[in-house]
Amino acid sequence: MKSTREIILETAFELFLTKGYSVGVNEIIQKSNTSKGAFYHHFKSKEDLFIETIESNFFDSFANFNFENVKDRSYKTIIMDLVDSVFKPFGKISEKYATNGAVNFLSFISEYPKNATLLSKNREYYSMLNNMLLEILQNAIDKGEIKKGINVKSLSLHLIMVIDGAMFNSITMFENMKETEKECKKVIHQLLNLL
Amino acid sequence: MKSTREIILETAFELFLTKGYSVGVNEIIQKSNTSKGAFYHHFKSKEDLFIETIESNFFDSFANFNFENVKDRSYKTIIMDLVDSVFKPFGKISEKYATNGAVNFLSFISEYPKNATLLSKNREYYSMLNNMLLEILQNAIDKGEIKKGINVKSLSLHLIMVIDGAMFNSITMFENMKETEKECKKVIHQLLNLL
DNA sequence: ATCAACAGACCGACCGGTCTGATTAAAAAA
DNA sequence: TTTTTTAATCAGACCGGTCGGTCTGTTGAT
Repeated sequence: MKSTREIILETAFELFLTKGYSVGVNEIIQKSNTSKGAFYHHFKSKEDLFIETIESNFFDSFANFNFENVKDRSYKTIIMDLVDSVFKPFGKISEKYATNGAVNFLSFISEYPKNATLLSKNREYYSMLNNMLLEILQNAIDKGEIKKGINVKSLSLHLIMVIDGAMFNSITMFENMKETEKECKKVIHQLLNLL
Repeated sequence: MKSTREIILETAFELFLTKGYSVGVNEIIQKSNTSKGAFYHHFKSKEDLFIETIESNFFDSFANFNFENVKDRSYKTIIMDLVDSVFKPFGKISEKYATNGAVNFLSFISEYPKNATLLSKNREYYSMLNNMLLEILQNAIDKGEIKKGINVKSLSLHLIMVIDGAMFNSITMFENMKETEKECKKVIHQLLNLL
């Protein structure tokens, strides 16, 4: 059976993802079928809870990324795997809520810049992603999979921009996160075929 | 001399851009050297004011875009002009505040999905941008500037994703909006050269 | 007896918006 | 021209609601 702490954690993640940081503690505890007392027994503050959900659901998502045999596989499949793992955290709730507006990316990510911890974790995350891409791309050039004229740093940035741009526009342009992921992959696929 | 209404409008735009929708009415009137009475005399609500600043500063920015002689000019220069006009609204304040974090894109754009008017205006904006790109790209294909294998719809989406991804990451990856614009253009330039 | 694990009343700060009243400029009336 | 009326423009006290967080008390297991 799930502990109260776990229930709060999961409920909060779902609410933060759909409504942003502005969801009240009252709503969180109500949806968790618990109380203020329980909440503040398990968490120091709402901010603390938010950071914990983001860290465990997003920033730690690369911990499981299989970065072995990069040199053996085609760089295209590796990059597609990487994109997969970026979108993975959304899968947790978009299975249940693959409807329009269910995952409101902007509403919670806009909290990042306001918090020093999240901001630095976020930089770390992008730095990691960037380094992975650089290694994959450089390796592809060394193996002759990509023509030599390409600027690797710019291309890495390019891929990151496409991924983020897709998420960014998930509300306006696409129906849900799943379709967003699909369109994003289509664009990246076409890009890789140009290289 | 500027009217009180204009002063509030400009002050609010700057504050919304840097701190997001969460800036209080009190802060707005304080920085505008005016009062609650004046504020609510000129504006129905804080939300109304927000919508007005966004509409006039962002959504109307394409009104001045020179869409003539599309068929005569190189599609590359037209697209670069289009990118220019997308970044243009930020120029108003980034001249003064070209420092890190001065323009906090996420903090105010995250308000869009919560408001029906802004959401629909935003869709309209992207629809317009998309249609422009489609026309430019199709024309380029017809003239033989782009190889025929390219999926135009996907490419248009691609360009939009890159632009938005750049803005999205302005806080984490770049120093300020000016550098963001520069990096974005570099990436798009490299992309266009692949076509 | 002790302490983790709650429940829920309560508090203070904040924030959007209202209300009353003062000032002033323009329009209308004399 | 002078007086009166009207309406726009503001100042700021105040209100009602929300929200994060605290406090006190209870329960049940060890």
